[in-house]
Amino acid sequence: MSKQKRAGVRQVASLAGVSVATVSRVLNTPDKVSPETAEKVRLAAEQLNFIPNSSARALSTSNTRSIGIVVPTLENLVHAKFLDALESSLAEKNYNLVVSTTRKGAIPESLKIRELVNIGVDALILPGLNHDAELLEYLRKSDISYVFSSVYDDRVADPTIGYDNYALGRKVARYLVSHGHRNILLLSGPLEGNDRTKLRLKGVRDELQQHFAHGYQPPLQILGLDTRSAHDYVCRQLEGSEGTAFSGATALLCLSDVIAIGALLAMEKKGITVPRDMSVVGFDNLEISEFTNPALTTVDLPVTEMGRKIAECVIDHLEHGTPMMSCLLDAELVIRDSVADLRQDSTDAR
Amino acid sequence: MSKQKRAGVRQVASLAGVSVATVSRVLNTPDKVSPETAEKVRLAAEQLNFIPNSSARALSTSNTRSIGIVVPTLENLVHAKFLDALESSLAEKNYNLVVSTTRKGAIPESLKIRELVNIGVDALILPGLNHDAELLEYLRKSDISYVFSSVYDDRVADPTIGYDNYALGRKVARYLVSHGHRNILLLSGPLEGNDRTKLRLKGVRDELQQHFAHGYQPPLQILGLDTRSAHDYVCRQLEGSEGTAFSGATALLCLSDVIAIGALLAMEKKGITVPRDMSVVGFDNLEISEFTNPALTTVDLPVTEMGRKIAECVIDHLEHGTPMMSCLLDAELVIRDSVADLRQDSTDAR
DNA sequence: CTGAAAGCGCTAACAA
DNA sequence: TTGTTAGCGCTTTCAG
Repeated sequence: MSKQKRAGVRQVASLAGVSVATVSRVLNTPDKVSPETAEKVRLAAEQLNFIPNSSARALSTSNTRSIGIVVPTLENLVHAKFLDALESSLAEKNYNLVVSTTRKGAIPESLKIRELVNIGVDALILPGLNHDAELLEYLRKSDISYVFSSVYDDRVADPTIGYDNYALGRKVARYLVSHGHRNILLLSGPLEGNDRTKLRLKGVRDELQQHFAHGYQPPLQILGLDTRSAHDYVCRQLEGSEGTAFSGATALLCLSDVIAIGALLAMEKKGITVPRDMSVVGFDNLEISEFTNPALTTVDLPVTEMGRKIAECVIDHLEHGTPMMSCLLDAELVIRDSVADLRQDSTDAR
Repeated sequence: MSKQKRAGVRQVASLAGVSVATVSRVLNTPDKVSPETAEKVRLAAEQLNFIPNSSARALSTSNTRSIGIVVPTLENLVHAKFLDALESSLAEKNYNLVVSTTRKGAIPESLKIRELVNIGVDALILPGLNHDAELLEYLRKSDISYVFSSVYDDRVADPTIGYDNYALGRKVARYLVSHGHRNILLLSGPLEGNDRTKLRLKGVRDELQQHFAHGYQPPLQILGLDTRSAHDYVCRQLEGSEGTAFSGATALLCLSDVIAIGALLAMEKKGITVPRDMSVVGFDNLEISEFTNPALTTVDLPVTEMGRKIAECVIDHLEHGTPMMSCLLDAELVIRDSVADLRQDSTDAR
């Protein structure tokens, strides 16, 4: 029982007493084959345990049925949730997901994209708007479709499927302001190469400027992209001279939940009660954010829906030539218990 | 500037004034080509922006340079960390990772494996030991290598690269017992289809039996695989009749950090102080586990190292025929602050 | 060291 | 509806 040579169309054809073309047809366009012939072929195929060789098919059709995506890292629940939904939706239509990471930005994205192009992915999913222009031009000239995820911007020509990070930034800031917060400290992960975070930040700043003096810039602290950096930063603030921590801010506006949670845990450790002593909001709505103490008020990003939507869009485009359209997904601010209402009147202002 | 037709070996060959065979050689076996010829070819290739078509190459060589992995879900930081390391290591050697999920077990693993085989992955990485026997037989007969991850077991014929879940279960139980815990409640995610968790559980039970009466079975509560299920379970326990919660256990031995953290947060919410009122240990050492209050004592699974090791092993096998060997990776119990020492004497017993 | 030519396994005109 | 046949773009004997 040594290495079985896998059966090919030829073997199936001869067993079924038809030509290879017919075998190929029952595989791809069954309607163009008489039911009886099709049945014969199927039987033969089953008997020989026939599995079409997808490299050969890819070579012939120049479709690999694989979709590539480049993310900075897999080690991030937001990406993971998105990828999970994406994979599920693609798998349903028999497409494969090839994931590639830039190792948190250590490797140029354009290089990883090129690699995916080289292996022949049919389409590419690229998070955010900022990508190497030359590369994009190349993609356009080649036969490779691409879509930008995690953002929505109807001003760009390329399809964007995601949420409006800028508007969400404004929304969160407005929420804080409406609850009486006037001194807000912004906590962000790395900005470099992350236009989504930048957009949120811009939204926050614009909203705050509108409410306060023109030209007002809320203080901003840039941290790493892990819980530790936020945790350690907050601890350091709190260990310093008492009272002057956070320069008197009443709220920490965190541009991701990972950071918000790090801050929450650090404050708890240092005896700062949230939201009494300090309010906190985040972005992402990770699973755990519902269960922190207090439960975190945060923006629920529709990453699962985004995964589904993108898969749908890309496949529709690939199979029926439907042009890919940008699509704005709703994101809700989910209000929980980490923000204090600082307004004088205790009436429920909406 | 419409659709550029990608240059192929032919074009490169004619531009360089050589045959296609030579072009292919400079690509694959440069030592078998004279330096001058090679240089000419490289120049031509560069000029034409030549990218070898990988479907054609795959068809010719029957190697796709892609490695498949099937996991229950991507939405899990332990998997994500592993996949991240795996992808990085594979990418270094120009291999691609195709991920496939069973949607938390909703789709039979064997089906997803078959799909990966059909698209022609060169090797397969399968978490745990339990897989469809028939399918494994099929993989053996075909030319597809596979390796079991997240486990180590030198008694199985197939290569296993991972940690010894059973021994780790014993280690954790022993630690608790050595700290005076006599009444331990086990909290686990779903057992079905997860032999790693089952092994940990068995290790825990065996260790406990050894210390207590023969036939002793510690109580076990099976939960879901998310934080919520643990959180809600603990809340329910604590809301019931006071004092009888957890049937008097002094420690919660959680078979994953996600569960341990859910428990931790729930207890905090309900005013139970860890470790004073209840001790907690976990498995995984998620990034956040270091920052919970109190910091979680847990088993640090070497998933990053595992990713690297597996990539290395698989590639070595694929490229040099090196037989894949099982490999046991060390996992440490990282002792933090969530376990109380209940022993009478306060001397530091080792 | 290099070239000619025969595939790899499938698809898709084109013809029947 | 079915069969014949010519590729898809690359690798790889086998001669030279």
